[in-house]
Amino acid sequence: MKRKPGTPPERTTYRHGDLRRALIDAGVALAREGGPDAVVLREATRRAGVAPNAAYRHFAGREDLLRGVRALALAELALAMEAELAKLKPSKSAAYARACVRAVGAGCLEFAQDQPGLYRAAFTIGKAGAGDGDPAKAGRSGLNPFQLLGAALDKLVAAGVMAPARRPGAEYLAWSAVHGLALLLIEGPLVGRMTRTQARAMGQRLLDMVEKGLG
Amino acid sequence: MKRKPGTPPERTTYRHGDLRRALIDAGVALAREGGPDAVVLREATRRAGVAPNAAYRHFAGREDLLRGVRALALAELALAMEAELAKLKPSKSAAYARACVRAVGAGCLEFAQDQPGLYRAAFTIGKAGAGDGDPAKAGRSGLNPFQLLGAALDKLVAAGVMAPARRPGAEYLAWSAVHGLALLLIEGPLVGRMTRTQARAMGQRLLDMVEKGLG
DNA sequence: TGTACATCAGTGAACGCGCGTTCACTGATGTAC
DNA sequence: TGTACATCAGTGAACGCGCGTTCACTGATGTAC
Repeated sequence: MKRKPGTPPERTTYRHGDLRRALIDAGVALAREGGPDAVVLREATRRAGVAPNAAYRHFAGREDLLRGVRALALAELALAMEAELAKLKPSKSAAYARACVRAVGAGCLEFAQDQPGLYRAAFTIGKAGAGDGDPAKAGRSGLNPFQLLGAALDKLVAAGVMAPARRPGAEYLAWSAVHGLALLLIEGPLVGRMTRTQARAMGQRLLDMVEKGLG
Repeated sequence: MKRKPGTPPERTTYRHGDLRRALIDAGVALAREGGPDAVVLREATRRAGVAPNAAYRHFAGREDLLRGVRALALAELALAMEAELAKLKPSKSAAYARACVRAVGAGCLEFAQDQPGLYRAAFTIGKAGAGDGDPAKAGRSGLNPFQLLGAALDKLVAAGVMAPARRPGAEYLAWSAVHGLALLLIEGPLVGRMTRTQARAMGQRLLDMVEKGLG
């Protein structure tokens, strides 16, 4: 890309190097520790070793920083899902299609339990969410968590497991079940009342229900 | 109960009448308006027309007030479920058992959409929740929302629709699906993107999935 | 290559805010005689 | 029935806190000549 004279060059670093990224990283750390409410501008700048108002060079305000944190959290969730998918041997079989849906769900549940604060931050109510196509939300495949689920469901249809007529909106059904269990485990009545093994078994039962109920 | 001399009588009212209840009511109003984070001690006392520290005569602190608000929110949810159940004509049939499960789920979804802030407050992470048997959480039947779901599932088993072996823990599966959709609709990617009618249709599809998946 | 200059990332200090909570108090109420 | 008294619900003032955000600034950097 040729730079026009008069147009200032895009700088990626200045004194700090990459403060924007450092602040988001600090915000992610805060979210890990205490969920979305813990993502606090002043503390993020403190951790980045910078004056509080320096954040305003890179973010419109606290809400904007939180948006950045959310995008990164979603990207991490996508990676967790992709890690589960990578364990499978691809094929055109119905079994593989089913396994993909399960992998997406299981990846989500694992992530939620490994990083409850970050998971909650990812799905907290936000007035202005990043656009759906925002690559910052995506994993290695370039798909965000919701799109990964969609792609898995598409495979279900392609393999003839799911009637095409039932496909539209099906991600919301599967998502509801998985997201609901995730929250039940990390901030609901089940918190601390199940071992990881029990939680995994419950997850499998839930995925059984989804698989049976969607087909 | 005979009162021993020297033991002061239990008073239910004093100057204010019933400040404890007034503060919880104010807290519920705050939760309706802005969810659990909006339940703030000082504002509750302000609305009750009382000095900020007066709250400490009735609550150990903010968290304690929030606990009271949560209990009332759960009781309201139970009432919403009972209202749906009351529309049905009881019988021993499998159809009635299925309808009960659906009614509990539909009642939950309606309540969540009517009172999103209160619904969120009811299920927010709380270090010290009220005991499961706390009657303050219950509806007219004396059952809390979770118990209402359990009772509906018991009917499913009694009617022979669900194998007894699958009963244990089944409330978590159904609950996950319904709770997940509720949050998707009120604070997730679906917020504001569906009319009430569309949301109801989605709810019915979700309940189809649960019914089919659980059986 | 050297110098003057414009840019703009980060500074330092301060603002107003509302919060939860603690203190010593006051005065209406119910109780005991 | 009347009076002295103890109780304890609500008062008034204050505390320290951390927050988000704004202001005028400074000084290292990259750029133009």
